Amino acid sequence: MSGNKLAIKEVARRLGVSTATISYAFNRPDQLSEKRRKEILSACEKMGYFGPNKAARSLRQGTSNIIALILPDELAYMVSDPVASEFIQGVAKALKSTEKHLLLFSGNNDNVNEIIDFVDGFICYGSPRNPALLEQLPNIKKNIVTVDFDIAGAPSINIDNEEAAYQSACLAIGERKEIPAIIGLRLVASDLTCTVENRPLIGSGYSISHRRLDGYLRALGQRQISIDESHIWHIPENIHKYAIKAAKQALSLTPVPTIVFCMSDIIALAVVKVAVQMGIRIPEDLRVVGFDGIEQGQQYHPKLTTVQQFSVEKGIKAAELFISKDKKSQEFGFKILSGETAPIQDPS
Amino acid sequence: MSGNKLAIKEVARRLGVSTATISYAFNRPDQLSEKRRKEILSACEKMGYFGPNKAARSLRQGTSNIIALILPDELAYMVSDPVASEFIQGVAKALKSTEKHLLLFSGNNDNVNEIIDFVDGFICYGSPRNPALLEQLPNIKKNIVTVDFDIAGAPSINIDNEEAAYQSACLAIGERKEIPAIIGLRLVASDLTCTVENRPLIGSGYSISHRRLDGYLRALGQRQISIDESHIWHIPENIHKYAIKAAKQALSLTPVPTIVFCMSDIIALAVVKVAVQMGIRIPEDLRVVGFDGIEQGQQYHPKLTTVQQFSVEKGIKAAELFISKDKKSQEFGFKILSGETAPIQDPS
DNA sequence: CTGTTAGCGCTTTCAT
DNA sequence: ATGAAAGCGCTAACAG
Repeated sequence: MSGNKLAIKEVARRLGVSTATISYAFNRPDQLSEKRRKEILSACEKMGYFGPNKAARSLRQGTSNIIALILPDELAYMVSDPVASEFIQGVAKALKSTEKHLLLFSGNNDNVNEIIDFVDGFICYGSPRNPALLEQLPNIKKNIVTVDFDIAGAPSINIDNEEAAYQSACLAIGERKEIPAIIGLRLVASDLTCTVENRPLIGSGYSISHRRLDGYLRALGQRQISIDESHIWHIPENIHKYAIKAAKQALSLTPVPTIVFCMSDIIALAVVKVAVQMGIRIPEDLRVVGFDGIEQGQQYHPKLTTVQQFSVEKGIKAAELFISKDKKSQEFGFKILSGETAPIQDPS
Repeated sequence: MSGNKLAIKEVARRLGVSTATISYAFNRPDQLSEKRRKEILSACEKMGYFGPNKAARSLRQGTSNIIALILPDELAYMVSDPVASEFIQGVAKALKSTEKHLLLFSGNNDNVNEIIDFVDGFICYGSPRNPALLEQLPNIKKNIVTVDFDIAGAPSINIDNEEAAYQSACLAIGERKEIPAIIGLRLVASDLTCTVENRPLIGSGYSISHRRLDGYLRALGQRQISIDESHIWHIPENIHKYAIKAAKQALSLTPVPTIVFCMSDIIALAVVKVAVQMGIRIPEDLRVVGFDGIEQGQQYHPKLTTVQQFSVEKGIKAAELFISKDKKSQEFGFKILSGETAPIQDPS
């Protein structure tokens, strides 16, 4: 079996040829007669040698066919997040027909030193949570592709989060004079659900959350609707529990908001749930706007008004960009889904 | 940055010491005075040397701190499967506090030759779909842990699928004289939804599906309820689409089955959905039994009667078993969930 | 078409 | 406590 003592040298000795011949038989068919190659290969198989040791080859050549996928946060959390998981699916799908393999890496790590020498490069999905890691990335001299954020010099795939948020907000507001609230994801540096009042916004530069915030604010501003920081929530992770908490707080405001902009569908679904519990009618009393277009949001009633992301396709494109020779960044499309939580028809 | 030209030799030269000293500074604190070590480490950082090349170390020592997780099927499909994804979460959770990293590998591959030299071993979750790969696993001379199937000589974590299926069936049948149907997962060699009539069962030895089938049949047999092969369905993948198709066929039988045993909750949910569409009342006219205990099955009405698997915990245990010194196989628990699709009370 | 050999970067034994 | 050097297994340049 690969993985035991048998090495190219010993194999060459037993077959009475040089190591180069063995190496060529496996890696350079053109350097050998077809017949000789067949002979050698089958002899190798018989003696249980299944090809050159990949670690040694990697040291020699500097390539491994392993690609690291850096996810923004803990793997356990990312794998269960519907959007991240769709992205992983896409990457896996694109890699299936290649000989490349996928190493999952958490953006919570301080650096990539542990794995950098094993991989051919990095697909970075979303800005990693750990600032130290984020700082290291631009200095890496390997193949890098980023998604939904940018690194100097690396090709990327992005959707225009500001525009997507803006359009979804415009659609949902229509001509109404709404009382707005916003529930965002990781807007400030806190592990708790809270409003952004009196707290500095983090990562304003790259963060998709801040781009989305900008989009909502543009739509509101255009309509002379003002919103106070006390009406903008932050949750630390995109999970139901935190979303419910923020939703309860937001819908307990006086006067009750008439529209809630949510930076994920997980959050939007929580708002819908809380509203139903509180007897608030949707969409009559309250409009809800999500982001992502996850399946669950379109499967049950009322269907969410949201921004569809095509994350599987994004994953595919990211992997293709990683592999491809010509590294052109590309803007990725999105689609506004007009659901039942904020219909186009103005009910007023 | 790690990953560029700077190697231990050059670093040693610049610092006027030997390579061993540098190596010791990073890996063997005991071999150096604390003071000297500090000096060297900080000098290294200053010149941009972040430690020994991991690929070279791996070649030398034969360890990499990378663990391969072999999933039974395509990654894209596995990541989206709720049960497999929970297992991955568990493994990731357990690995978080270690310095180990996770390489995802599809059980659809022919062999592990591409990666074996890069990893410290394998966690195999479920029997890999490719028989060639399954055959290779017992010959591998690295650390291996299996889950929900067995390999000669490797420690494993299993639940007793036969017993779990048996208990869930007993609970659901009660004392009734049911007309049963079974919808199974990968029972025969077909990529289509079909019954197992006149087709040889595959992988009867290891497959969890066949163990579950045995459990259902035991419960039926004890009650002198017979079931024909024409009432046992096979679906090729645990996804909604195939499940719906099988459910429609099963509920179109004459006479209509009064109980359907489903080898996953995804299937059970599909049966519930089809039954509702056809106006079949649950649990009055039809009992439905699932397997897995996924969240979605317990969130909506009616709650599934099913077997809860604790897949996250299983993932944690598998990773712990992989890391631990004493390799004892263990049986893993399950829990029968008495839902609303097959209440205990006999309604007859 | 095949053989010889340097060296990828590191760890570790042995000698000092 | 430190230095010298062998060798992990392979690839590729070069010579024949």
